[in-house]
Amino acid sequence: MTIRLHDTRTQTLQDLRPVHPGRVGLYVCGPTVQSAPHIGHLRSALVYDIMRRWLTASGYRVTLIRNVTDIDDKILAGAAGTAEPWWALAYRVEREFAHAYDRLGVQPPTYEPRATANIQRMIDLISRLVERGHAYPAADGSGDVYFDTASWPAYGELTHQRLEDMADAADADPRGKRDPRDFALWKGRKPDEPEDASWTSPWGRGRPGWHIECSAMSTAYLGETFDIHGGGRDLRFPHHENELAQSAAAGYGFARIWVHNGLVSVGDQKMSKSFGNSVFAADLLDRAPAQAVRYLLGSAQYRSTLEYSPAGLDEARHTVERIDAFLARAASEGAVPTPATVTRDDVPAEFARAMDDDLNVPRALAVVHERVRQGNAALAAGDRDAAVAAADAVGAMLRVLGLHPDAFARQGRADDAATQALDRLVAERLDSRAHARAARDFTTADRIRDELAAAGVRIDDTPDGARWSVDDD
RNA sequence: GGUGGAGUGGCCGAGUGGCUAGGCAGCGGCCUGCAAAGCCGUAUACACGGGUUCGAUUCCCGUCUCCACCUCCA
Repeated sequence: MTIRLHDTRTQTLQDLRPVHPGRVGLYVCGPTVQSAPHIGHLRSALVYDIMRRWLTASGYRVTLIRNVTDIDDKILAGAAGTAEPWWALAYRVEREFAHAYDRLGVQPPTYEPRATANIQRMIDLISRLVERGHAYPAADGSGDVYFDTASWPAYGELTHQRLEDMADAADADPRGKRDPRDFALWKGRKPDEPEDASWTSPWGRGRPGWHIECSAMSTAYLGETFDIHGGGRDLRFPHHENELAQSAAAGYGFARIWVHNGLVSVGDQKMSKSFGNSVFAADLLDRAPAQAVRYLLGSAQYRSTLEYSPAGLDEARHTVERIDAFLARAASEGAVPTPATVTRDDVPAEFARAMDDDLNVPRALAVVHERVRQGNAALAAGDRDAAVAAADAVGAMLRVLGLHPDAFARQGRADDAATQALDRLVAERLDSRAHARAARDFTTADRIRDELAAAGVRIDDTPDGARWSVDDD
């Protein structure tokens, strides 16, 4: 068993060979909590959730660190001029993210460090870079500290760019920079910024630059050399390039494999605030069951751009219903519930091969569909053993993908007493309908079905009699 | 201008030098009083032009188009 992942730096598939055998350290760039989570944030979180699940199922002890950037220009700007302090804004949005992740079934990371709780680690790292001659305080007395890109010949190695070809960095006022491409490690406090948005440092009061936090936190929790660093494709430059440069310049081995997930597009265009085409997580999750959203976001390989459309969401819902319906039928034929924890030994070899191959979830889903079809055929043929075997495999695969229906308990609907009451009422109607049908009075039978349908109760006739369910929409 | 990536049947989306994933939608059939579900079968592809090859959607060259990053961004 060898799990392979695509590494941005070498532009090749790399075998995963953990620094510490049997353990995997995975760092993921989490969100800047400045505004509501959208579908792109969900996809990113989901990619690493599935990666983590597969690594875990494969026997690794995974430490997943996903940071929260809770101090940043945008957060300060968002709170400026409002009654809400910047830290309240950040925390409010952070909770929105947590809620969206939770609804989607994204497991919490092993730890979720906040930037504001790791300021000293960043100061230590910056000091180390200054000592080593790779960073310098601005000469203009601003209190800024910059990374000296000219001092680091490897700069650009992650994204294969040469310093000369790059446009100038613009993440800070260039006055105090030796070179326009140098980037801020520390930002001196400006007079119009809140006093509580700054910390004391050897360079005066200020706050950390964006890139330094990930270097400080990843190495703090995973060690100076760790296995996998993940994030969205749009973070490759400058964020990850700078992260790599400053970490390597500090003497760290840092991440061995850099993975980047593709973005979500709407109408062939990147979704972004400025285009006004954002699909927010809360809206999405209100529009369709979380399980369907999860399926949709997993239906493209993680490095591919994923095209979002409302029609695609409906499609995902139907697809998921088909899978769930099979499991439900199999259960009534004696299939036992899927254990909450499964391993790679519980899934078909072809599924495992697809997952090992740079997490090819679409190919893995094809195996799921194949087994569902086989299972349905077995049910139709009365082959219980084959049906149960298929259900076991399907259940295990869904667990790995975080798509198992058991993990998505119906919220606010599955009240037992209410269900029983409804069942009694519906059963009475179905009894009348059965009599009508027996008497070949199909007008009456269809009227009853229509009445129930109008109330949101769907009727399906089976060889064993009619079954009812509550329509989702 | 630099860097990375993409153009696959109605839509989404894998993949491969010949045996052409999967889903949804469509069509035909089975089942059903009808429907739904399910099963079986089935049409529609690989941006364009060359080249290599017995054979290319898959390799090579060229062309076109599109996307992302180089500014905050999952």
